[in-house]
Amino acid sequence: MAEGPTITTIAERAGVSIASVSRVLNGLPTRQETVRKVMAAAEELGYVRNAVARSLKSRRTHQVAFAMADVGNPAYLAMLRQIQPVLKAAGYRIVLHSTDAVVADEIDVLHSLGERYVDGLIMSPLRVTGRHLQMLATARAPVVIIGSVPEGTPVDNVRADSRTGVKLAIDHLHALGRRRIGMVNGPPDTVPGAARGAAYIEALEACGLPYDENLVQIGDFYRAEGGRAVAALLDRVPDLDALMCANDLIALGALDVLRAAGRRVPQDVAVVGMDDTDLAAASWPSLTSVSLGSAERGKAAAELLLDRLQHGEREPRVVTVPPRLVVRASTTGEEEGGT
Amino acid sequence: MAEGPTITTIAERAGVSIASVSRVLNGLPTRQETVRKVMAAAEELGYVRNAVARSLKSRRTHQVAFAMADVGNPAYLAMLRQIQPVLKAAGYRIVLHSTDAVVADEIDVLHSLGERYVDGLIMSPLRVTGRHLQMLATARAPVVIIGSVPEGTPVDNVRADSRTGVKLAIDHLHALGRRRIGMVNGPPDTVPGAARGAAYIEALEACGLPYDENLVQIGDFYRAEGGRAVAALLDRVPDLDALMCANDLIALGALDVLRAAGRRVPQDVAVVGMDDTDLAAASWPSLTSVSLGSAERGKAAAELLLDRLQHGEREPRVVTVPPRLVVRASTTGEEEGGT
DNA sequence: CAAAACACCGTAAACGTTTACAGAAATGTG
DNA sequence: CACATTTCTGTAAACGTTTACGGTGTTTTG
Repeated sequence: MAEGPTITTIAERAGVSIASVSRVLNGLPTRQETVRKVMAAAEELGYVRNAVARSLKSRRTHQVAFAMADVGNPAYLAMLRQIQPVLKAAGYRIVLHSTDAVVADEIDVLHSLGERYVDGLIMSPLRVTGRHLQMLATARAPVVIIGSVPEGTPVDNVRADSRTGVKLAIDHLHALGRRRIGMVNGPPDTVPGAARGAAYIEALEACGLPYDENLVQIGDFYRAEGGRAVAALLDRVPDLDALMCANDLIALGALDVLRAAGRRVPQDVAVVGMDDTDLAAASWPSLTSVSLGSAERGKAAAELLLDRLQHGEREPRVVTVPPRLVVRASTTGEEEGGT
Repeated sequence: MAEGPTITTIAERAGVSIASVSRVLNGLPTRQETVRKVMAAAEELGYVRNAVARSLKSRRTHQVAFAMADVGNPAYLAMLRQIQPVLKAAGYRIVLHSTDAVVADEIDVLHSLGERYVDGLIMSPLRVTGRHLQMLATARAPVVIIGSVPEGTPVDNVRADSRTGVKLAIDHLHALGRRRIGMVNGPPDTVPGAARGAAYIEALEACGLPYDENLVQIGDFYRAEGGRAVAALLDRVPDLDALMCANDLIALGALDVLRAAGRRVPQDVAVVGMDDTDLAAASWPSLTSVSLGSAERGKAAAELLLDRLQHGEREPRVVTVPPRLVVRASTTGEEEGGT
């Protein structure tokens, strides 16, 4: 923790100017003799370049921020897992923010871009409000949003297609002969909540199934509340034979409650989750889940950001990642499904 | 992305010197009139303090690095989840590193402390080598290690007590009447692998059970390989009646394989995991698991680091977090344990 | 051998802050 | 009103780099 060596220390020891030291360290053309002296001095002193000073001068921090709604949510984790190596390979460090989906915190993060401690930001907000859009329009560094943002917002955007995702799931359930398909959703004022709710209605109708608002129950996006929502739904609709859950955590809550109620999964009630997190494979019965490509979205977001950092201004781009239905035992596991 | 306003821009507009601007912005005593002018100018220009310049001058970055072995591992995630709010509340940002447990990467992270882009580091290495110790001794910023480090290493240290943890589990299994208790462990050259392996032998003997090396199978710390290890173990020891797994992922692999082999959990084989991750509660049967207090360790590490950052030099401290056995269905779930 | 060309190097300015110091303005005191 | 205090402000230096520019010293050229 002693005062570290600087370029000046090296210059003195090597008997050259700081400019020469800098040149040697950056590989600019220099006399062999000087290179040798500088390298030797740097080596002996254990010199390491000061990133802060370098950033100040170069106006590049080689840091990128990732603002996730919730450190605990496996979907964001899956994104992070892909973002990390892409950015690392390009020489960027990741600064992590957890906003707990609080709008004020997200605005703070956008505002803090003005501090210029990062070169760019990847953000995945749960809600997109007017203030978000306003901040995005004046952001002081490039931003990539994972999630949907209105046309014309000047940021790169990576979208999931939850509409198609829900349709895949409903079609699957319909094909299995299910006709009373309930939905447990998160708050409708969130982007995913709104999209998934609308998609559910649309998909039902595409199958020729009537939409019955009794079939829909709203909670939050977590396991405990998801379970409570399912309990309420079961009470109201005893002949329920399938459940579309707005994410995997809700689906786990559903499994808990169904098991407690003595309903067999999938024989009595088939369950589909969403996000295809690690939990889906870990649960038992394992969970059929709609993968919205969290991993792919993370990767795409990192690549978009890098591209923008390297090539500067250009049209905002939108990448849509197609969903995929991962079928597991909670819909088709007759042989091994059980109480 | 236009050139942002600086202290100089404000000074010009307000008709004062940059020193006055800085004073106002930092709340140092200033004439009311000046405060007003500066605030107004700052407001109009949308000024935000440049964190890089400030860091350079103050020699404080208000950033802390967290180096986790693997972004995908839920145990590290649990730590992160606790570290995050503690540091955030104290005004620190988190820079995330994923070292994939590669020693060279960990050394790199330690080395990069010399760049002074962070004020401190929390690191959780899987192995601690001589090079680690050497780098730790000369680290250019305070470091807190989560995991065990030899006496005398000049860093704060937060330890789990896996020895007691394993003992809790083995005692539990023994009390349930199990006598052929196998162990599936990770590599013995990792710190956790070594500790857990030794603790297993010790705990068996404390119960008066003979140690049989056939009962131990080594793999890695992941699900697939864990499953393979269990399969091998079952082949070799058909009368196995309990399994101590070195972490939850291995235990999930065990559940997969036991189910496929038609062994009932827990009736035929009881299974205990370790780390008590979210997966343990999600699996079915839910997994009895030894909590090594990942969350508590994360919190303790963050607090140690903050304390050190605020109060400077002092004796290195060691905090040990006691383990806790979380009993679930995989050892005692007769009523609902399944095929 | 003088002049031109070149290779290398050092000085100094800049990045955007904070802060020690001294000078100016305002206030208090006799 | 002269002076001593106090309060406020501006100048300049510093943090550790990068880099434009001009000056040496060496080599090439006619």
